[in-house]
Order: sequence, then structure tokens, then C-alpha cells
Amino acid sequence: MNISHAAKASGLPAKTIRYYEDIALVKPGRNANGYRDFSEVDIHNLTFLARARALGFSIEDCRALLALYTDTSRASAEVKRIAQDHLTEIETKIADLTAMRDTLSHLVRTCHGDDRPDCPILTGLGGAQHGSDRIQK
Amino acid sequence: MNISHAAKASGLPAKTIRYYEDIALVKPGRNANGYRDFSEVDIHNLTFLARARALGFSIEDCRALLALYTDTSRASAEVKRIAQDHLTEIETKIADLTAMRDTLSHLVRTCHGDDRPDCPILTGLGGAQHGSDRIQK
DNA sequence: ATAAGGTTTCCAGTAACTGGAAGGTCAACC
DNA sequence: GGTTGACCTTCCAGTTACTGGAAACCTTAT
Repeated sequence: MNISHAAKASGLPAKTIRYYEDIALVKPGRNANGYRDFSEVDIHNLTFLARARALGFSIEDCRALLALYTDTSRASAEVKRIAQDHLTEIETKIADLTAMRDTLSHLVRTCHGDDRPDCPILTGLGGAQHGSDRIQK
Repeated sequence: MNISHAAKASGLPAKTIRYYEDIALVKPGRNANGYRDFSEVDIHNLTFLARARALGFSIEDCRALLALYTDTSRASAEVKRIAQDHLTEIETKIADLTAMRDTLSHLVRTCHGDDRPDCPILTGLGGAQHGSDRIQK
């Protein structure tokens, strides 16, 4: 299976697959002509990686998860720990973004957005801090 | 005002302030000894930048906002457009992360997390797609 | 023979810093 | 005057996870 086929099967761009080989996440074989040759297992691993990345796991987390995935004697505790840590990270990000959104949407709502120079958004960013206009660090 | 003072006043690390000078976001003066010398306006702009960055605006957005900020004849419409675009981005990110969180927290909940090798998280990532275990791209 | 469409490697760039090295400066203390 | 310690300077490299592009090779069809 050549790389474009592997790309289609896994949903990852060919460039990304080459990169994953570079950093030793996958180790496809090679044909006589030098082209990469992906086995079913390679495709399966790439699909695994695509899913884990879609869930926001870092490459290093993916490397660990993939190692655990192929080790049938692993304990699920280790996997759960990685996933739980990542879940906590995601929840922190959601909280941060939600706070940003609340502040920003308030600023946007109060800005008339016409051709007048007066702008509560810039005033808010510029340091006029009072009441709900305050921007948290 | 030297850089460590500016850092304290703006809440930005000194390294970041030097970087902002590098990319021409601020242009502090220099003392005879070569040390940077920050004016009140510089500090004010740094504080503006710190706030805008805390709201997740990109550096290039910050550059545009800062230019609009110092241009008292600007139209608020342009500012509102940048802010609204950014707000939309943030909302997209929140939605993406929320979807990740939902999938991942489901997987984490179903994993017993002990020393047994059986693990629904890995099974979910590995391609067993049925019902609510399916992972969205 | 050549053209189109694969594939290969390698190099550079992205965003926004951050760490570290090597060296200059300043204020205080002995 | 010398030395220590805390500043400051510049510059270079590394981070994350790719992505774009160039130059060149392979395959298949016309």
C-alpha cells in the first residue's frame, strides 16, 4: 500500500504520515523502488493516531498510547491516567476560553461598530478597568 | 524605566517584552548605557498588549488593535470586526474542545483503570466503532 | 519520447515565545 | 581599588506539529 492509499485509509495527509515516520511513530516497509509500503497494521496504527490526535492528545501522549495499545499485557491504569490528565487539560482550556469568550462578547456587544472613533473594546483593553469591563489575566 | 520595572508594571516577562521590541510592537528608547528605557506610553502599550493577548488575540491582531488604539480617528467598526472574528474563533474552539471532552470523558468513565489489560479507551481509539464509542474526526 | 501524476529527500517556515550562554553595567560593601 | 551579585545586553537554539516547496526519481499511458 503506497502513501496516498495510506493517507486515504487513515484520513491523515501524506505529509503528516511522512512526518510520523520521521519521528518514528510508524515504521512502514519499503518497496524495491524506495516507495513506502504500508501494511494493514501500519494503517491500523495510523488510524489510531488520527483518532487520538483528533481527541487532542499530544504526539508524545500518542506515542505512549500506541505503545500501550500494541502491548496486550499493559495495565489499563496507565492508559486511564494519560487520558484523565489530558481530560483535565481540556477542561482547563475550556474554562479559559469560556472566560475569554465572556469578556470579549461583552466588549463586542457594547461596541456600536460604526464609523465613530469611540470604541469600548479598545477602551476596555487600554486599561479603563471598572466593574464587569475588567479583563482577567 | 528599565525592563524589569516594565515587566512588573505590565505583567509581561522581560523576555516577552524584548521579543515584542524585536517584532516592533513596542519601541522603547535607550539609555546611554544601552539599557532599554520605557516611557509611560510604552508601559501603557505593553499593558494593552498583555490584556489583548490574555483574551487570546494573535500577535498580528494585537498589532492591528494597537495601531487602531493609538489612532484616535479610527472607526470602531474595524475594531469590532477583528474582535467579532476572534470571538467566533474562540467559540469554534470551545465547541471543538467540548466535543473532545465529551468523547474522552465517556471513554475514561468506562475504563476501570486497574492492572487488567482490558481497556475501553484503547479499544475506542483502535477502531471498535459502535454507538457512542465512535470518535468524530 | 514525453507528459502526467505518483513518489522520494531535504530545507525552511509557521506562532509566540523560552532557555541559556557570553559578556557588559551598576551599586554596594570591604 | 577590588569584588560580589544583580541587573542588563545580544544572539542562538529549541519548542509543537506540522506544511509548503524545490529538485529529482519512478510509473504508466500515449
